[in-house]
Amino acid sequence: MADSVVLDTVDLQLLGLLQNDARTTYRDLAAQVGVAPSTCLDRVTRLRRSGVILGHRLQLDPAKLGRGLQALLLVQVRPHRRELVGPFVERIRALSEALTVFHLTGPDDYLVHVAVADMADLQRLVLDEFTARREVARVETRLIFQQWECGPLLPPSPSAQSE
Amino acid sequence: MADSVVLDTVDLQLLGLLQNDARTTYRDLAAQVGVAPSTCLDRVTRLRRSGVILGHRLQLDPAKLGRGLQALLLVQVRPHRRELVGPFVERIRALSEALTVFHLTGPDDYLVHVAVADMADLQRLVLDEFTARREVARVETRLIFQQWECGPLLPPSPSAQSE
DNA sequence: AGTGAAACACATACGTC
DNA sequence: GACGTATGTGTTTCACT
Repeated sequence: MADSVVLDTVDLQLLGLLQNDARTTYRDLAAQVGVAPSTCLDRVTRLRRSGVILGHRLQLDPAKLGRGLQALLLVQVRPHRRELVGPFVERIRALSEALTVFHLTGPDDYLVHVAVADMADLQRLVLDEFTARREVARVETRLIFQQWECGPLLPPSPSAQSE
Repeated sequence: MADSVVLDTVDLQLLGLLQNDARTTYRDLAAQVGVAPSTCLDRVTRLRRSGVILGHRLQLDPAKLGRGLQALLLVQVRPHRRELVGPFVERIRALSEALTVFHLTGPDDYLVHVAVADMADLQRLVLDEFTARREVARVETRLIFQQWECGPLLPPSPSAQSE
């Protein structure tokens, strides 16, 4: 189920194009890939059903929404036990400031990517939602100067694997 | 230009719905928000032009593409000067394994989110693309157990700001 | 599995309030 | 600024290959 899927050249071209603009029409996709629009629909539907395509997400500008400051919070949760970390993650995910939560190996158990209005807002968030919680042993705050999304995600070069 | 934008309840509802599924039709949006489809089009076009909506991106499952292992790399670039960090970031962005690059405050200059096939692939990536570069002083690798995307991004609760 | 044409739904522009 | 309608365009189905 979590195994990789066999993708041919057409699938890869479609994914590449759709990663640039997920709203490209099947008609345009067809023209660029060299197959019929109905074939594109078939392929994309299959990619969707096989779980390669998880969804179409809107990319927003946090600054335009009044969240001009972003930061990464490195968090130690002690003790690091299921009974504590489950509710911790759910609580953090529910914060309107949280964008992504990572559960990591290494000295910090979680990394939380947040978008806030300003420094005062960040301070409030850290003090009220993180260090105020008993299971949070330590929070390290790193501000984000700038961030870049990288090129289209593609399979490793030695090419595709088993279904 | 990077200032926040005035958003009313309708805009916020539309953004909320579209963040769940960016392909929701204007007809469906209209039904759920309680306005006419043409009004939805107007609103979304405006959100797009004002820069709140940056684009529509496909969300893929890296595991299904043969990239079952993800990691965060904390990188120190020394000396941390424009002439070195510009090309460094461009080189990293061009890697097919890279998903996102952050420029940070704190002891580590960059955080790079990568998706690789397996441990051997990760080791190769770190050795060949990071520590092999002269300007990279240190790389710390943290594996990702699990990751969660958080709820829709919304403006801070005290409500909207100036245009 | 891919195609082309036909049926349908949707996006979009515009006149009206 | 929101609405309803008209129209062209895109999506989706299906019989055929």
